[in-house]
Amino acid sequence: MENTPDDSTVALWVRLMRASSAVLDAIEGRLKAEGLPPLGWYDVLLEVERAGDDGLRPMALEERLLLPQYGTSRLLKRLEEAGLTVRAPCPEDGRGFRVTITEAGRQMRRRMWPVYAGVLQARIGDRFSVEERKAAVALLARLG
Amino acid sequence: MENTPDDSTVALWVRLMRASSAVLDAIEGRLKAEGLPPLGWYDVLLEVERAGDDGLRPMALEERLLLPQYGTSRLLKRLEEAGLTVRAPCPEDGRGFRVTITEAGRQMRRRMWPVYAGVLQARIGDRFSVEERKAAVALLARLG
DNA sequence: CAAGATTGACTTATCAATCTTA
DNA sequence: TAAGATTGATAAGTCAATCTTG
Repeated sequence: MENTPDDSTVALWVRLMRASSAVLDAIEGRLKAEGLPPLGWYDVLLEVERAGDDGLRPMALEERLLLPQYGTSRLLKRLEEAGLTVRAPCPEDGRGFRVTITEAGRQMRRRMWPVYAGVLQARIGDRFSVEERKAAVALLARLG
Repeated sequence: MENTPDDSTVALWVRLMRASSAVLDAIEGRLKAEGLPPLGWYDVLLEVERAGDDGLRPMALEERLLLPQYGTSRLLKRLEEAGLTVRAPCPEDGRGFRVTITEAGRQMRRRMWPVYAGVLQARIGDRFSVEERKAAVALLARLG
């Protein structure tokens, strides 16, 4: 009736949560300490920058960043208020928009990356061999 | 100067985030679908129940659940308003409190557990062998 | 009517300031 | 003065309703 998971199942779940929040907290903490925006902004800036001059539909961001529709809307509003992205009406679909990055947005992403990358290197790159990282990726891929 | 992490480092980070949020979203989604409180309440109820009749100091909860002081304070306020826990003045330290669980709190934890456990079993227990789970735990332990 | 996107109302999270006691 | 805990003000997240166009 209880269908209690095995100890190793619970242990993996606990470790998964602790590991992800430890790295995430480290990243957010360093960004904040440098006076930079939260990590979520980086993800948006990267996707929009990659999309180039044509920009990206908010719907595409929802899919890639796994955000709800309203979350995307409000996140883009903040980025636009900060002058990092712009929204323009969509030529082929009057309901939608195309989001593009500004020069300030590109600069902001470039300032954020070394901080972000530094934490990843310190917390992941320096602590595992390539083989270990690949083994971990293969295991975690089966959870998502 | 860029100190860009290896591809496998970034890949592990991305997988880690996706895996943890996939399982977490599944748990929260099932709890909500059953009309139950969020997972954070379960963690508090479990710790407080384990503490027994003497209860637990809010400070102890902060350490175990890695919550900020104000987070603990507001979380406990909601649990108390829901009748699941109670705060009593602390005999040995006039500044502090002792939090204990109520019978309604015990019942709520028992109702939440099968839902929580079911997701863990389906998403983790059923997808990995014991050896794989132990290997994953060993790897993730080095990130926390 | 359905899809893309936004918004109002409400809840939860965060920071800094505060209160009480050690 | 510092530690345990709370709170006011503000930011961010969430749900449902809405608006506009396909």
